[in-house]
Amino acid sequence: MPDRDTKGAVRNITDLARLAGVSPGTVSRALAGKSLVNAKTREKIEAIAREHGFRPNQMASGLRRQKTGVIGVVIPLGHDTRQQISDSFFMTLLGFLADELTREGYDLMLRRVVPETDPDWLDRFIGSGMIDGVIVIGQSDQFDRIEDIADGYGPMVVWGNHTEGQLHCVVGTDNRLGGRQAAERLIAAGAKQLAFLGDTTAIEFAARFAGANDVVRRMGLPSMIELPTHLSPERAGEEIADHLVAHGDDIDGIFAATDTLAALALTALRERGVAVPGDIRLVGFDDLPIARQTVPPLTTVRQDIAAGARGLVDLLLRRLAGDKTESLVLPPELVIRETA
Amino acid sequence: MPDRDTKGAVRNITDLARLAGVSPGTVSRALAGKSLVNAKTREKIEAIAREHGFRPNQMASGLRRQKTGVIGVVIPLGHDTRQQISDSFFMTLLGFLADELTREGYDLMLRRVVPETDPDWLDRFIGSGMIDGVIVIGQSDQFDRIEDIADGYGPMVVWGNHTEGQLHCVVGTDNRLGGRQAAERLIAAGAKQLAFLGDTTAIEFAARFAGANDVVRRMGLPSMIELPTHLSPERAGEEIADHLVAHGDDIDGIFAATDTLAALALTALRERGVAVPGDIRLVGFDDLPIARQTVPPLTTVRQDIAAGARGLVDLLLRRLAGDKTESLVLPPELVIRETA
DNA sequence: GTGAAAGCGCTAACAC
DNA sequence: GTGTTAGCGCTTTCAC
Repeated sequence: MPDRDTKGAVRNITDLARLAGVSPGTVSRALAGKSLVNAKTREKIEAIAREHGFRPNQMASGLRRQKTGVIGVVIPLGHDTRQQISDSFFMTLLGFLADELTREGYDLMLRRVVPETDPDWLDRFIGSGMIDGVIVIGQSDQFDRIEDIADGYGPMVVWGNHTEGQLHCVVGTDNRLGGRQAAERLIAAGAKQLAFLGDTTAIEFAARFAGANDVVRRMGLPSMIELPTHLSPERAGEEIADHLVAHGDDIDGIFAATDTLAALALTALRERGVAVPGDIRLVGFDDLPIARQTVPPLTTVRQDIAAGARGLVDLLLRRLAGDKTESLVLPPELVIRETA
Repeated sequence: MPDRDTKGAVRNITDLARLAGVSPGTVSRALAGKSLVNAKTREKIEAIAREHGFRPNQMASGLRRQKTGVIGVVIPLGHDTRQQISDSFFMTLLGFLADELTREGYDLMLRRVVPETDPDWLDRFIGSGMIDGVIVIGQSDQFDRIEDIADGYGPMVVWGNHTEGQLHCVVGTDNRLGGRQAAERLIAAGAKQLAFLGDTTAIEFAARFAGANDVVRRMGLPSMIELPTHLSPERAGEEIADHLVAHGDDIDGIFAATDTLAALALTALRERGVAVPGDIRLVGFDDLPIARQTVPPLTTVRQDIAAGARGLVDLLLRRLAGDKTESLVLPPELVIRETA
């Protein structure tokens, strides 16, 4: 264990310089792995550093170099989405992001914000001086605010939905296409009256809904029934049950905005004795692990989360380097299991 | 939107001071909300700051005050646990931690580390100068290293298992007690030959196993069969199937180390045509959302994740304030549903 | 109540 | 190849 209490405790680069009999500048160069340092000197410095468990203070270094080596990751919690909800999808994405950023030598500073109570959430984060760039996970209902910022701040990439002509650089699945795939599958499986389960004020969900609608209209089927829900499992569970009471007999296909909602719907349908896919066909979105484990396993539209994380980090790094980058739209993939 | 391109762009406290016609010191005091600043002066300074969207640089402030306002959260990825696995439980805990820390005015710096490739993971983080304290999520197989650090570094709290006489401050569920509850339930439901599903080299899991064993021995039943698995769903799925081929007919009760494993086991059992709880009883651990959604819903041992997060933050803050704190052991709660 | 000045720990010219 | 020096942007004595 590092020698914390030798009388010559090493608190900074200057202490270390004294012990090594060189100047602070040399220590800085040696520890930063710069060229132009005598091999023996460097070795000696590294030895002393190791012996005392010394690491240069990143705050000081950051201040001086005007870069921190930290990327901010912020999750805006929308209107409904109080507290910890930020569902499994975002959490999984966060995990991948952590891995990618680590690989690139960056640290990750995480913030969850409630835009309603803190309209300044994005400026505040960016202006803190603590981060070199920012990744926003989910546009929530903050599209406009994000656009505002994008106008004057380069190193930002957002996970979310791509809209024609938008300013901010976004990475995300083609939600509209995914919606089409879902509706096509439901119809191919025999559904005639579709319903959309989820809150369409979220822009990603609205796009999924719109995609499904494209197909419904093209096929000349009756327009979809909207079944709005919150995202938190507790509330959504009840809401779904209510929806089924109201519309359960009118519909024969459900497109759920997420797998979580689909799983909940499956449970509610089973409780009502509705056969899936016999009476009602069901398609989810995301392809989270839970999709394989429902009974029957869920047909769903897959988002490639790992590719998304890689894209976010990749684009952000290029922006950090000064590039102007385009948005990245990933293709969704229909995964056919047994609910449709 | 903040006025980024006025000719008098405000990049630091000194610029702002010039505009306000005061000294940097006064601006600092005003923006930090210190007393002893004339109300009018303060107001003027705040107005200018707002107008220019200026925020003091936290790096500089941190450097000067020798505190950063950032808490490090580190997830050591164990031997088997490559990549993003760190299961839903940790991710959920992380979400609650983010909320708690935010409430207390701290930012959260997240790191996932692979101790095998980076034995110095904890020193490195602490020594970086970027964080005021650290929360370690999960001891993985790093108990000894954590003990080493705890010896010389105060502001650290760890989520994990409590062991008699340990140095580091830990918050966690009483795993051994949870294990007892699980075994008691399995036996009450008619099981005679229990199996433990999961990797007992993880210390938390070992404690759960030990607890179950306590009961098995006390009741004079044959000792438990160990069914080791990895944590990632893909690998665990196959491993479980294999285990069932080897031992499926010998056992009538399974205690799974986590709900995720339990859900996987349920699927595997269904595929083999084994009735649950008719032929084999099953109990999980954690009470994640998935536990309500399996078919049939899972009997499990609940960990109070929110309370855990609150405890971690609470203890850390007290340690930051210089207190010596005891560990916090939370009671598990058996939740009886339909698998046992 | 405010200004002046020193310095947190580090890096990057610029000398030599 | 190494030392010297001048800050990065902020806070905080200490004067007044």
